[in-house]
Amino acid sequence: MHDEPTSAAPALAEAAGAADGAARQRRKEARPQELLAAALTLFVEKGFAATRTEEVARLAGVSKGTLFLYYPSKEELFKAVVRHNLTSLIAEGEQLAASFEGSSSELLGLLIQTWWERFGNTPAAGIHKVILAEVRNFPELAQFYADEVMVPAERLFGGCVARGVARGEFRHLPIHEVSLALIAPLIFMAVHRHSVGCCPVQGSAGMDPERVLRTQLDLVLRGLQVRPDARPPRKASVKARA
Amino acid sequence: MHDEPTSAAPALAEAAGAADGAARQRRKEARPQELLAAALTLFVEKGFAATRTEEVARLAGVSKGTLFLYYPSKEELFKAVVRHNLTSLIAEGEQLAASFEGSSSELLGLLIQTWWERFGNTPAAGIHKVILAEVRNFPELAQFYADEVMVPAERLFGGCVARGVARGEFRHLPIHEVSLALIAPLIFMAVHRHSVGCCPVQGSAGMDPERVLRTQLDLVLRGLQVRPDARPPRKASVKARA
DNA sequence: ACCATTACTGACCAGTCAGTCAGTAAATCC
DNA sequence: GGATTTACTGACTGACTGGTCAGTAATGGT
Repeated sequence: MHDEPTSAAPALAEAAGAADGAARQRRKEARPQELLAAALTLFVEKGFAATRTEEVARLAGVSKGTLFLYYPSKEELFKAVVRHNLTSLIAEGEQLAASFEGSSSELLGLLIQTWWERFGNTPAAGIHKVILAEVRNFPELAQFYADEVMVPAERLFGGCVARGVARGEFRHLPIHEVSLALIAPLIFMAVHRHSVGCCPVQGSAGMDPERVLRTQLDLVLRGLQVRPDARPPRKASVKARA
Repeated sequence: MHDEPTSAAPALAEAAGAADGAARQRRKEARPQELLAAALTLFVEKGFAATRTEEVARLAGVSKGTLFLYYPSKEELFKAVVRHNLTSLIAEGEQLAASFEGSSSELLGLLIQTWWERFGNTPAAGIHKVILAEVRNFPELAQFYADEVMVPAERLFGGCVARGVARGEFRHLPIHEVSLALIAPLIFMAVHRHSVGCCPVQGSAGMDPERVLRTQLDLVLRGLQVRPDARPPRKASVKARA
């Protein structure tokens, strides 16, 4: 509650073609996307309650009135942001898993790598932070989050683990719990990246998510495998994007 | 933003001796604690920004004015809650680790179990949620959180891992990353418990933190150990409290 | 019984913010 | 170029809230 938003450059919308502060424009098609982008940025940075609608509008290059023209309330705007960024996130992974041929260890590594590259390392990952923090103020959102994120994610990873067990690669362990043990660090890293990770603190050797995830993958795979000594599972390198 | 606080029974302070709604009372000694307890409850439930000072006061059985008599601002109240609940949390663990004699696997299991019983499974764990969500609005808090929680926790777990490596129990792996891989699920579970975990959603087979942590411990220990096949490390049972 | 002290109260204030709407001007049509 | 439509604006409002302070009453002393 002290400083100005660090990110808020003149306007996100500028890049999308809005002329600099000059004349008023009519761009019915582009507004919703731009408003969602601005809202995402600010909600992730400040949280739902602390974000001012007028600031969202300004960042999107429109007036406050316009915001309420496209979204009937701040709450609906928030839900739209969540929907837009999270829905149909998992489908991709499902597809990846369904068509994969190699070992289940490699598949798990690939899933984690892909998840991180395509989502964890993306601004949208900050939504997890906001949802975790404010879901109790939006009970409806809880169901949405469960349906669209947790359950599919668990099915995805769970299916992968089950595949490994069926193929004799992995030990028999409770699928549900293994899935969560796999997912937890992913989400933690994503959330951390948008909270403490943003505040430069001294004395703490900041964390490198990719390295942590790689280590975690190494550990867990070795823990899962029936014959862990066979060959330390190929360390799929988790690369940063830009 | 829809429903009344679910927890708010008449007043937390009642249990501490305040007579029911009746006459005004003078209890200078007890107020700060009661206010902190009320604030913890509401901050964890609603987040910092969405919690109303008057509600905190009411839950503590005093008027709004009294709150500001003991804490100069909402922000200071929040910091007091954090300090009161997190400071000197780690010391205990350090002590436990220092005096432990058994194998490092057992030590890690014991640490995780203790952490969960004494903190993760406690209302205070909800503070993590609030800090993660609002640290960017309180830069000072980031330093505090790093100093008091992350760094010591990492030193604690890191030391434990290093001990295992030194004794030849564990493989050589980057200590820092292993520590984080150990800590991440703990924090995730604690946070989840106070957000999505509170909202009864259907279709999702809610998670049992103790079982997840046990599974995670099993996996990671096996992944850490030099000779994992020797004997699946004794599954220290993580018990629920009350 | 009276006073002095002070923990406590709650009406109040100044500031803030989600949401509104009468009006403006950009596009489109003729 | 004038008329019509409508995307857009921003001053405004009503509700709310962090924080204050003059006043009240519980307590302890004499």
